[in-house]
Amino acid sequence: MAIELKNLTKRSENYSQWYNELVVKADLAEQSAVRGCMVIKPYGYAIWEKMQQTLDRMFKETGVQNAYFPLLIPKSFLCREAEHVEGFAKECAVVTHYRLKNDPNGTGVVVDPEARLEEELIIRPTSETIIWGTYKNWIHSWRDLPVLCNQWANVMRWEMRTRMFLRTAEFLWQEGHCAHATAEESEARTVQMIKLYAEFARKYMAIPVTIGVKTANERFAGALNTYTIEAMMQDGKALQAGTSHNLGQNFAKAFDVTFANKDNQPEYVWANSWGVSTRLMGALIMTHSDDNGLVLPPHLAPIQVVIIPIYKNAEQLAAITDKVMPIVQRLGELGVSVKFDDADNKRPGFKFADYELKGVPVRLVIGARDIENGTVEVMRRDTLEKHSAQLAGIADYVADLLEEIQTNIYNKALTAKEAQTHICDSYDEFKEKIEDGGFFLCHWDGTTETEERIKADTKATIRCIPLDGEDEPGVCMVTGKPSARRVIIARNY
RNA sequence: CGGGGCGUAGCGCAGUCCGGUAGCGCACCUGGUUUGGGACCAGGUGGUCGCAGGUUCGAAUCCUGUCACCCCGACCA
Repeated sequence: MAIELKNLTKRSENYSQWYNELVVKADLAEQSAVRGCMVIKPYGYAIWEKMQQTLDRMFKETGVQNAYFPLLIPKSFLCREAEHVEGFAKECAVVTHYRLKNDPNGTGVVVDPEARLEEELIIRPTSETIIWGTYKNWIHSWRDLPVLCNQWANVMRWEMRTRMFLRTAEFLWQEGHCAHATAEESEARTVQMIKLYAEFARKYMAIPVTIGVKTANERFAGALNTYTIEAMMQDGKALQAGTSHNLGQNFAKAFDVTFANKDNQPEYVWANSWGVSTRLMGALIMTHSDDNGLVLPPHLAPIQVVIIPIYKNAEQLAAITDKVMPIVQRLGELGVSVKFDDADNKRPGFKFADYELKGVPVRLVIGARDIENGTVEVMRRDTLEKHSAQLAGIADYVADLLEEIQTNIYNKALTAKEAQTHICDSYDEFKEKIEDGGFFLCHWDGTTETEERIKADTKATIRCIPLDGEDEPGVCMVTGKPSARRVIIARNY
């Protein structure tokens, strides 16, 4: 069914169609011919590249280096850690053969039954097992520690239901895998990385997030503890935007990764892993966009400023271009990416709408009138406000404006998140209000049974136990049993 | 894997009930006029109707099977 972006109101029941439509129309991605997979188009990938570059820089500042490990994981590796395989077994793509042959009964090719692999290979759903199988050879002494590696890669999880960027069968991510000599060091690294993700989300993506700990139920398969950053989308649903897992010695034991300590005694290493994925693109889209399209935070926008000339003939365009070139140059000096769109096969109105759809933060328009007056029209995407500004010094003005927009869209998202965050002590009230979405700060007795009851009753789950939450004794809203502090409960993507 | 929907031109759809050899809008091409919020006029290109069988003189349409995709669940970052 055709869905016009403008006919869909955010937070309506058509929110998911609105989202899908926006992803396609803004030229970010499209459905692939392969089930559940997605083609990321150049404009969408440019945003991902900006994220990668920023994260890479932040990782390296903490001593992490990039590395690469194989796509295919021997089945026996995946099975070594019991909980891990339990968690991922149901969604693995498996390589069973290594050759095709001509179909003896007709045209085309068939899998050669004689080319069956002795041991099947799993297309990585995550790389813990292949990496710990490798680290075993890297780590022998306390002098080899810590090992701090990150990998940018694709992974595959055969999900039953997919949604572009948020849950695709194949997705791109980074996964960090660290080995430490002590439990304390590993825990410190686990927390350090979730805080790094939170900083990235807030500062660059302009997305307010809550840092917290996952309950046992929601924990990563094979981890002792999982930290998360939880974001809130405009429809009030939660989105897990990044995770950091303290793996304890589980993987070291499963893969026999030991080191000789200073007393020459063998010890298992302490592990953690952490990752963010192209799901962040989904978070970015669903947090800021409006019915005119994408709204990109200036810090991640591939094009930060677009300049559109209005002209009737070649002489007018030449006059405008003369004025524009110094602006482009100055913006370049200020580190601002700018596009001067003087293409004459599209009319200005079309360009306005198109760059709004693509979320370009600032638009400058210059026409004959402006040349006369020494002015330029400035439009900011976050508020859609237009005003006239002096041509002189416009580049520096725009550079400042970009920072203002960055701050503004963060504050807007923060206000929206706070407005949809509720303190709730009554289960009846909760069951009623959860229908409208939002985060609920509630007391919980700490048991999996209660958590599952909430999920069965309302489809909402405990998103996390906030790290910065205050100790506040109370009683569980479901069972009345004592609780030490509030947790966040919400429906999620 | 359950429940619902859908498959017809690059995209969005009508036609299916009631069988007669395929149409509309957008896009695209050509020419002209336009250009400060998604231009207009005229002409034109493009589809063996998801696939495989069956019924029929004749199938987009009826029957059987099958495969995709979308939405709602279960699963999950």
